[in-house]
Amino acid sequence: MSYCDTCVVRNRAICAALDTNELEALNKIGRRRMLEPGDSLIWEGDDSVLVANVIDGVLKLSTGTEDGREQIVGVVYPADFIGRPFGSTTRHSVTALTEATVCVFARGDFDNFAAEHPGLEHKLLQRTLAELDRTRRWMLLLGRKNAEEKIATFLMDMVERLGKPEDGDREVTIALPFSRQQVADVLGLTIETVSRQFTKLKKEGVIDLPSRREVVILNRTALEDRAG
Amino acid sequence: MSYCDTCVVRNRAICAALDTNELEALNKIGRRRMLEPGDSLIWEGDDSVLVANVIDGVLKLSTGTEDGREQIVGVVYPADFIGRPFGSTTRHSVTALTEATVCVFARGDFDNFAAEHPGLEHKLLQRTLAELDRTRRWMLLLGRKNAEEKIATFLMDMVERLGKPEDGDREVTIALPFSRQQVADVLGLTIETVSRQFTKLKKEGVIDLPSRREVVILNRTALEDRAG
DNA sequence: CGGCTAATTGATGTGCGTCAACGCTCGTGG
DNA sequence: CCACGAGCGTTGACGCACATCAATTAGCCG
Repeated sequence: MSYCDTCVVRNRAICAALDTNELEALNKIGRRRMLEPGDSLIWEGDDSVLVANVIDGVLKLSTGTEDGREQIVGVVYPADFIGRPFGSTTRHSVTALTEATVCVFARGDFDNFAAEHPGLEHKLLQRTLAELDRTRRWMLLLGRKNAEEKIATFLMDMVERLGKPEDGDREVTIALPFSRQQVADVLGLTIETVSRQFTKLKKEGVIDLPSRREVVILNRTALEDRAG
Repeated sequence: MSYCDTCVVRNRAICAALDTNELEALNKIGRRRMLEPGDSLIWEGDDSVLVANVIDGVLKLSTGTEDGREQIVGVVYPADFIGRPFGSTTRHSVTALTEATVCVFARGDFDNFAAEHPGLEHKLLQRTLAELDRTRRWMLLLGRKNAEEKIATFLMDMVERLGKPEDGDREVTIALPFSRQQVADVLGLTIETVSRQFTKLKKEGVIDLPSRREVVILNRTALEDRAG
């Protein structure tokens, strides 16, 4: 009996490429780990010793300059893959934003396992290609969009990732996994600018802000218009 | 006798994973194509019908907003891979910056071939992971660095990619494959700001600008200091 | 030499950062 | 149960880095 049998991301994570026997073998080299918000799994510049699948929760990938400026370079959700296989060092930290559960592997073990299971590598390749596409589209936001467009695009992205499919075009409430500072670090802005843009959208009736961590999207079309 | 036998990137591109027979088969489904500066191989939003290896030259990957702002999201060099396998649409244009030669494949053909050659997929995975790392580091530049730091980082990157290894720490001349506008599109700046930063570095004796497309790095340490 | 485009340089404007004060929320302990 | 404090978020006043607009110059090809 393995953890994998009851894993909620069994069919969505890269593990979906494996049959029962292979999964048994993978299970032997992995272990579960719980993280509290703020806990880091990997530090920037570390030797790449761990890789993992996200089972539950949201985590950020981030880098910074020596003088303390930070940029969040990726956000991972359940079924996403974390870490740098086939490489010596990790170029960004991985930190939990919410309570999270991950399925970790020693990188060496995982590399060896992957080398013998092309199906797994194929899934990982697909995931990596999709992530690269997503990351590149975010570059357009960072390089060329103004604060209003950044916030609007960010909120649209949140709806896409956290909204339920049945929501259709109705109003949606999002539970943000980010503090204001973290939103700023995703968008390349300051906390004050983020705050001002939020209240501006609220005054214009596009969103509502019932609490610090909640955003209600009242008018999705208006948001799209502002996303640039 | 196949093209591949004389291919200058034979041992550096993902094809390095293949033996002679396999290469023969790959050669059958690919063909060479020459591009002039400005020629596009793939357009943003197109169905993903082509993938390719770069044999010679430099190409840009770019996206833009509806109102014409552009962001260069990647630059590819000889031996790099272009295009989106295993996916339906392409999210960015691919355009030659210099004269270029590429080895193109119909995406469907390539997908099928790759599925039967795990070694090839492994190379592609490694390349994609490295590119994702590189892209994410560029996000720090776009989101958090000021104009001076952006230009310095850009020039350091150019030295790394275009400089010869034997240069050591001596002064290096770089033949930029970019116009000023394209430099601006890489860095998320305007052409005027790029120009002013270049002349500022020149006045300070860090670089020299013998012609429009050439930059001489006179003081690499000073450049590093400015890269943030 | 003339004409065309790219690049530079200058003058002015503004969006967002910076600095500072204030307010809200929630947890803790008297 | 309320007082208090600590942290996060909001709001305001101000300044600056970079964008914008405009004019000039440099490089390049006939």
